[in-house]
Amino acid sequence: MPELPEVETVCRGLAPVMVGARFVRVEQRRADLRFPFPERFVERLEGRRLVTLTRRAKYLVGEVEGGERLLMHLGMSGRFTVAPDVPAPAVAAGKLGDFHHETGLGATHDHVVFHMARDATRDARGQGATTTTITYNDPRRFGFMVLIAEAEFTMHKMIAGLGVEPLSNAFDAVFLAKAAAGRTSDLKAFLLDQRVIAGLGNIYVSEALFRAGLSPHRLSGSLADRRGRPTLRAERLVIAIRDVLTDAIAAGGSTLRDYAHTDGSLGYFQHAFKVYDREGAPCPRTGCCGTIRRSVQAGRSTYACGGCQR
DNA sequence: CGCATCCCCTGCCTGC
DNA sequence: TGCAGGCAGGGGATGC
Repeated sequence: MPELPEVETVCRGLAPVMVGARFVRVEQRRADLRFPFPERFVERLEGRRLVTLTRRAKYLVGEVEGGERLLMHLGMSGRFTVAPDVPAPAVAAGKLGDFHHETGLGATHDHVVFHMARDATRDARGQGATTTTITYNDPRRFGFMVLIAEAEFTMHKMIAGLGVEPLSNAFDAVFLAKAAAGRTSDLKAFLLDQRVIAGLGNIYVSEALFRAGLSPHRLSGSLADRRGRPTLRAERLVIAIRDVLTDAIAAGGSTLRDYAHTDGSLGYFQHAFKVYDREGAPCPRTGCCGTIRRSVQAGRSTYACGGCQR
């Protein structure tokens, strides 16, 4: 699934077509994804304008006119696709069938469709507003959409416990050391904990640890000295996390299986992976003769070089 | 509190 | 060729 860079890329793809536009029609094609949809989900969106769309951790957060926030998560396989509305005659003529020409995906797992329109937009002949179709496709259905009242948003259980944004100024070595001090968990589990750093996932944790030259199996408490001050490792790790996320966003994220941009194009940061999914490959670090090894931590694959990651 | 384990679900790849 | 098993970017619930 999308980690922070992928969700950020999706957010940047959706914002231009969704922000300021109105939900003209919403299709909710099943009762639940990971969780049941909110009560009257469709009715609470239709007719309302989307005021803002931002990312928090791996969530998309939309501010809906009328005092509610639309919280969306892509799970492992969620994908948004933006396309101009298909003219009714083409559908009626059966020219499209169960297939998206933009993405090559079957429509079987299209669970939600937003039809958006801008009030002031008219086509060349002035015949009504131009609408855009935004389709949410999610084969595994680990994603979800929730509507939360504005006043309750920051206290909501999915938001309240989230840690620091790793690309914000609040994320630095002092913060990291304080959070890690005394912890006995291993470094990988620590970095995956969304209550500490919000947005890292399995790929970018492995990649950041490689860049920092740190073993994923190292004690997370070793990011702090006895007084809770940051060690040099913490300094290196902060830089590595920032850099890998920044590079990945610049590359439009990583495409492994399901992920794509909202226009159907693909991210290409997967070509820049140094360790992730590279078991058995020689370590790419200059001067290191090690080999990339796969291990399992908390039931999930970890990739690291045993030679230069200590 | 922290931590491991299992679960949710579908699709794809591997090996027999 | 078919089929079983393992694995996949997520997080939540549970039990210790």
